[in-house]
Amino acid sequence: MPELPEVETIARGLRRALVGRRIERLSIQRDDQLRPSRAAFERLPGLGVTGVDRYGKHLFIELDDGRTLAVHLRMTGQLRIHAPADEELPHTHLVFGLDDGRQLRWRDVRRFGWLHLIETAAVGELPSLRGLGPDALAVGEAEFVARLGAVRRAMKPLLLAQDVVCGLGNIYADEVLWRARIHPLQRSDRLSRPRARRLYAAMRETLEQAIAAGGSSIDGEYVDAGGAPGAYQAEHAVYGRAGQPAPCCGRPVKRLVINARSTCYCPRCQKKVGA
DNA sequence: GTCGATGTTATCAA
DNA sequence: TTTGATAACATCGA
Repeated sequence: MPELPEVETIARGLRRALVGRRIERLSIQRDDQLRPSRAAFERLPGLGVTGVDRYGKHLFIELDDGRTLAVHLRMTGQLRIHAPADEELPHTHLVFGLDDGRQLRWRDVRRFGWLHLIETAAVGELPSLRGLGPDALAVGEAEFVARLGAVRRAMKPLLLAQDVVCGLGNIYADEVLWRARIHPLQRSDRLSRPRARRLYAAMRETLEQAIAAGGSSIDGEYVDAGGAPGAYQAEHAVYGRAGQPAPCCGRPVKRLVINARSTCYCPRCQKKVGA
């Protein structure tokens, strides 16, 4: 569920709440998502938080002993700041006690997510970071266009694969392609330079607007570090709107399944080009 | 009981 | 070699 805008929103909330704080306690209810070991986490109390960063869909909580807690939320992971009296929701697996009396809680219904404690200097060696392209909000236009032209792939799988740019998931891949008026099966190497530049602009605009709205919450799954849902789902043009009129022309949004991923687009305004 | 879900990865096929 | 298709991970809810 969480893609770049949601992870960025969480990162901002965590930065506000955690930087300068010290971890005083850690209660581990379930340890199968902890890497490299449960024992490494048991030694966290006493450490301070010096920073919070994001790369693609990865979160990094930097600690004052030269290590970083790298986190991937995958489908249903949540990091939230709580008062100790707050009711503990089901599937809460970790509770960090902070020196301001508050708590950082990790929940993950499906448990696809993970937390990896690693030397900060070695973060780049994490298996899930290797092979990742530049962050979708940090990459420049020239590099983006060059990377698109360097492969010959369908745009939707390309945007989902994280190796050309990282941070987009199923929601924003569909929304970005709609904004750029590009067909999800358009081959990347057959995009004209103007269209590739339009895609870059659409990607930036979509992600920036989604962040400004606090991300997208579908079925109440995603909430930010304070527990608040996002508002961007109300702005979705095509994602999850199969059969409903597309905002561009009023034609019904069409749904395709690509690599077992649902894909929504406007059949009239998003045409394949370049034969 | 069946199906699908916003992420990633291993494996196999083309 | 490159790209795509599929299943798998675990759980919930329609």
